[in-house]
Amino acid sequence: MDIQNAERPDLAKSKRDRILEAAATVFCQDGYTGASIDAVATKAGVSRQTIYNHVGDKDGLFKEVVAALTDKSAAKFMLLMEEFPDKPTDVSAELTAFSARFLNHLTQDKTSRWLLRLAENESGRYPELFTVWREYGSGRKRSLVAAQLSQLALNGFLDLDDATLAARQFLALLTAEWRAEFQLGRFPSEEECTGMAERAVKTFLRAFGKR
Amino acid sequence: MDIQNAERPDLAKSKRDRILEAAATVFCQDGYTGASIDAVATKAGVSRQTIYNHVGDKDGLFKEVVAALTDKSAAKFMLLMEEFPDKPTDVSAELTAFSARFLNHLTQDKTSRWLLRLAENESGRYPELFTVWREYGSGRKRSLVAAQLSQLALNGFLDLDDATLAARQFLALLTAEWRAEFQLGRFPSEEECTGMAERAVKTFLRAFGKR
DNA sequence: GTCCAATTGGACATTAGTGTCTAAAAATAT
DNA sequence: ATATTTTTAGACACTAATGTCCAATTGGAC
Repeated sequence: MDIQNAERPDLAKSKRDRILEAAATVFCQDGYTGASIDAVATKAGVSRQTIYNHVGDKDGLFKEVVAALTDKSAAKFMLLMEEFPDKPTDVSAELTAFSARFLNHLTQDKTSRWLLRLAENESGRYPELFTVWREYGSGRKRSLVAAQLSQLALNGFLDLDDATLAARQFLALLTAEWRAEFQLGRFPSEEECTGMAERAVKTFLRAFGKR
Repeated sequence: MDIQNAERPDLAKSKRDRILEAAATVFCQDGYTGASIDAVATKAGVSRQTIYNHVGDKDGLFKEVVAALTDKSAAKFMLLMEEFPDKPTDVSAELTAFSARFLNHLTQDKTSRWLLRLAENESGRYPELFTVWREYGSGRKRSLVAAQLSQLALNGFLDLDDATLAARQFLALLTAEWRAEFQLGRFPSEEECTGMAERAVKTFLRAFGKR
């Protein structure tokens, strides 16, 4: 199959991608059991048999979807993390701005939301899959944030004793309101993200800011 | 049906309860679509027909389960909230002790965990059901915590400007580690709960404690 | 003991989904 | 143009689930 993709990248990849994309939406909407191959096929505009040709069976389809989403999501977050303020002139303002972008991305990005949902729902069925996701997805996010916070501490902007814990708490504060209010369907607007980021950063800095 | 329950409370209630109990575990394990009436029937030690006699159909069963769980969970939390420290001699220690108990209950209690799972998974299917749950379950929890925090502030132990926000952030800090590490299957021990509570309260008091 | 409601087990029709197979059609390469 | 590979549509067998109907049975109430 790799050979085929290498030789006919455009069309083969396009069809495969359409399948994976459709499968992602269906899996995340209906869960593993509720999702039907037929639904994926029609949504992808592809015959059912083609899906079986590509991924074998439902299990295979599911695993490929999760792998693809994980990669996609991780890549975007890597990029986003580069905007984390290194040597801010105004810690509060710059951290807030970054947090707002971070939160906005987390809540708007379909891939991220889908993965989170899948991870929460299907972890019982595929524990090994989501162990990987956790270490590679949310775990990686946390450790990147931890590294950045350490640097801020080193540069004298924060007062930390455990950067990993601080990162976890930072992320918890940042996503607290979203988890409580928005998770069911609605999306926060950019303004709402900014508001949530402001309140989270304010508390975070009350706890860990240099006084 | 109410008449029946009133006339023969023991047996009718016992059978009904066995059904609801079994249904709760099956729904939470397999989700709405994955759960089968037969599985519920066998787990409850009851004929399938009896279930249909009691609750009509799968939808009815699901709604009754959620209603029952919501009530049960709410009652327990009401009780637990009475242990919140009013006029502590040592804020940090007493708040930590309460938080540890709270977290222990939240993570160990099957009802709570099931409801949380159901809320996260099935909110798309039954939005109205979980709007109620949110206001009556997690929302009520938060507002109770907010009230207690306000009192602590009034008594000069905390420095707050928004008690509701503080309550949300408090709960987010408290559950942060559990959400990240334990959600998939494993349970935190009492010692682990104490540890998580200590770290959460420490940060919370760094942010909001009177200095 | 007799009556009555609840319960049971099993047969049943219906629906929906998975995965396989095949022959025809479409797209692609040579 | 022709050969090869991919894709398609549809038929198919198989499984599992929902919800209904009913006759037989249980178990408590009077």
